[in-house]
Amino acid sequence: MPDDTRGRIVFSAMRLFAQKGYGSTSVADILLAAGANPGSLYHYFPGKQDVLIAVLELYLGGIKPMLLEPAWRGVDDPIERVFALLAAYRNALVSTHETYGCPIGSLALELHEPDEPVRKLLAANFDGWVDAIEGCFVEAGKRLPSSTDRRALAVFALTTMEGGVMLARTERRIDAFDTSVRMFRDYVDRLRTPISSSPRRSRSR
Amino acid sequence: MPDDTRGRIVFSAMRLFAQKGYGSTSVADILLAAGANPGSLYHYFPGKQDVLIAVLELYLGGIKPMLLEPAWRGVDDPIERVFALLAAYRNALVSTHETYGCPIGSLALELHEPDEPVRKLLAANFDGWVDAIEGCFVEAGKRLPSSTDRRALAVFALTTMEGGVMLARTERRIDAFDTSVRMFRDYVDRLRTPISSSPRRSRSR
DNA sequence: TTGCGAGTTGAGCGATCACTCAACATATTC
DNA sequence: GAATATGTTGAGTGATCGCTCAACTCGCAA
Repeated sequence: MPDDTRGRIVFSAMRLFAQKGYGSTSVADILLAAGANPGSLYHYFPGKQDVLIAVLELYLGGIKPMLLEPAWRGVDDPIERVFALLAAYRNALVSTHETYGCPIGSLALELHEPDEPVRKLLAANFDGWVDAIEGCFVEAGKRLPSSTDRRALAVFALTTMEGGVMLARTERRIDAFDTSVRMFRDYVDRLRTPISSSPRRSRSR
Repeated sequence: MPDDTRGRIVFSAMRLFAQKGYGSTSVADILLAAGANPGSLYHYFPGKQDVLIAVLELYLGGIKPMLLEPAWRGVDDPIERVFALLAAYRNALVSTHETYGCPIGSLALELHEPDEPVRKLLAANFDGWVDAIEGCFVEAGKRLPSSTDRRALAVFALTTMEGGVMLARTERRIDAFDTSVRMFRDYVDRLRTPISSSPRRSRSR
């Protein structure tokens, strides 16, 4: 927990938005959790929505240090890193009895007509996620066929994760998440080009 | 629009929940759209949440007549029916400038701590959807390898759709949805012409 | 004609919402 | 020490929320 007021407000809002959603979190909730007064919040932020923007900026900047690095600790293989990240979401789900999913995804579907800056930050968070996974698939090099669109595969990984989180949370069972990831892994396995004895020679289909 | 008061309330609530979400739709909104008074609504329903339950029951009963039958009109091939259903969601997305997605999915992620009857109805709606798609893959018979888990593939189709809808709505572009469906089709295509061995299970946890 | 239940009406309830503001505290600068 | 900038306080604002209820209309059976 940060020791400055502004930091405590954003930190508390981040936790509450992830836990209860944006609409169900009142400004009073944030203030209580942060140990602050209304005046302090409105000294730093024009309104509640600007707190959300600060939270989304915090997530955006935290993708690498707070999401990828912990998930990828001890995992060097680029393709296994993709599944290590998915496993991190799985851990978050099961350790909260399938209630805590991806906070960005929850906010994305909760805000039906989000203002433009909010929508763009949500999209930027998704983009950052896809960028990282695309990097893994690019790094995989010749283990994937050259015809495979690395970015498309990364987008597919994100939709698999978000859809799996949605189902698992609704059913209060991890099964659908595991099933989706298993199918996705099967797909990636089938994409993998067989390693031939002479690496340079291209195989005909 | 139904001509009885109760029907008008549920019908209006269904449209508004899909459009603006549950939390952002006030009882006054529903009453205005339905042309009813508060007393009438509370004559038929104990509270707002019970209107949501009626809406979810309406969706559940409408899966076949209002979702599957229109989407499958003129499509007989069971595998193509899967993609015809996905195409129906695509149409809904593009014809609303990527704002209208799957109402069940939106509600599922909006309600962070839904009461048990609501959660179960959301899960039942997902189950009905998966059942229908599973039926298609079962009907496909030998066109898919016998080792392929039909139900798992159907769950994967749902996560692909829900994840794709989420991304497309957030980015206000259909691209991510199309990409996900294209990847999913590629996977199904690769299943149909099995090159190597049967699908592997992912690593045990 | 009377009584009754089903359905409708809409003013208004208390609670909660995001938000305001004048007063005050503290640190920095001259 | 005075002036200024920066930050804090919390009671209080109007608006909106889900919801209540006594009065009312109307069809129908006794």
